[in-house]
Amino acid sequence: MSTGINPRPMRSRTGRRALGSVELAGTAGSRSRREILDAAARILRSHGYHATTLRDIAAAVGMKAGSIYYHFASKDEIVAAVMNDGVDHVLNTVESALRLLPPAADPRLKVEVAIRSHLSALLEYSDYTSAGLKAYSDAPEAVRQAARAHRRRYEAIWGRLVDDLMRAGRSPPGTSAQTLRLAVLGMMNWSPEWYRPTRHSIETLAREFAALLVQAKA
Amino acid sequence: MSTGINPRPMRSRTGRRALGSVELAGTAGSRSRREILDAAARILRSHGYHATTLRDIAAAVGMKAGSIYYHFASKDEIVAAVMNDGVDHVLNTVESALRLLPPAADPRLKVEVAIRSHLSALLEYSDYTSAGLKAYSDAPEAVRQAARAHRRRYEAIWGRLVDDLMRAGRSPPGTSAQTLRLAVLGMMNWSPEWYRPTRHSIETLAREFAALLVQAKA
DNA sequence: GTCTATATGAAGATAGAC
DNA sequence: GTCTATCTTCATATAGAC
Repeated sequence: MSTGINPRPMRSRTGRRALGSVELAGTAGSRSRREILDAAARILRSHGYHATTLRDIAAAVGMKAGSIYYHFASKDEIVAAVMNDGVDHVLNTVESALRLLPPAADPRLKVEVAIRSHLSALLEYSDYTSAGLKAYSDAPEAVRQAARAHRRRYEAIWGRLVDDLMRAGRSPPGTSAQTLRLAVLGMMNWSPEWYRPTRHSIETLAREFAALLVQAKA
Repeated sequence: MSTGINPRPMRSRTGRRALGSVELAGTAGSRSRREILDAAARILRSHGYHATTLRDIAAAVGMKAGSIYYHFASKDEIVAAVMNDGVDHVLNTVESALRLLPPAADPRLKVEVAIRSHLSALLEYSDYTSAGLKAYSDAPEAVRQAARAHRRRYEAIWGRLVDDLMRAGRSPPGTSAQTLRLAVLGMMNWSPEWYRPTRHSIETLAREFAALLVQAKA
């Protein structure tokens, strides 16, 4: 049985491949296709993998469930696209923000900027990113498999940030690079469980998280 | 429509109330009841709320799905019991470990011991604890509601640990008590996403996480 | 491109035999 | 206490009309 998430010819208007669409800005691709993904991301974010139904997604874009299959081959193809777009989006957000800093910027500032960008994508701007985080562990293995390359690419950014930190002698004493990376991803990725826009400030959270990870300049 | 998770008379052999059973050790309660909860915890931990079916749980204890209803009024009653037992278990684990320390123990040691106990319950010993974490956000509001009191009680432990830290002047500069608490719960509770017994040591992780949260003695 | 109608399966829950 | 049988609902997915 095919899971329908492997790239293969689709009868889509534009003929773009099903997986790996990267342009969240919508520079290409059919209107409906992006609208469906937007709705799916929104519902996946709040309801999770199993509680998100094609009927819900279809209703959110003013369609019936059957019509979805003109645009996507399966539910899992939609989920995979949302998940991968979500990771790619937070990757682009963080990388863009880091590129605006001078290469010689203080490592503490780099970490703080990266955290702020990550939290902002996760909590404010991208249903895709939070949907991906929430749905990942419930999705079928084929979907998770397709997501792994994207995730690894993103996690490498944090590997580099942490390495810079250690090379600059600014990591807290007694912590390995590996643990530092897992710790920062954990505090950030757990935040959807408690974050309330009215109670917390992303700006402040980023500053304080960075303070935990980076030693003050000697 | 009743969700079936509110305590009410059950036709159970022992007549114990449905929710809030605290004795994980099984000092009381019917054999089948605890066996069902054990199986439910194990399956919930790996499959999550929606993908855990009464048929699966029943099969795991050598029953048919219909028979479950002799012991529990609904799936959500089972889920709520697992979740609440899970929180109570990690609370007892952490509190017991802390009680073994002298009251005047170094705050760093207290934090490290608490982290080790939490990680140990979450990753090694209790299906209930990890099941509760994984199922919480997918469970119906009535189940989450029933869990809140338990969670709050547990989180208060970390509030106290962090307060001690700040009073002792050992918290990292520039971090609030609130953020410190959310950060440590985040790095710990995200760990089921990446932890592999063959690759990580709970002992080491606890030491390194504690190093992040507690300043070296001046 | 979207619809209606439907095939197919699986879920939670109940009734009543044993 | 557990079983079988069944009710009801709702999911993904397909076929074919428009």
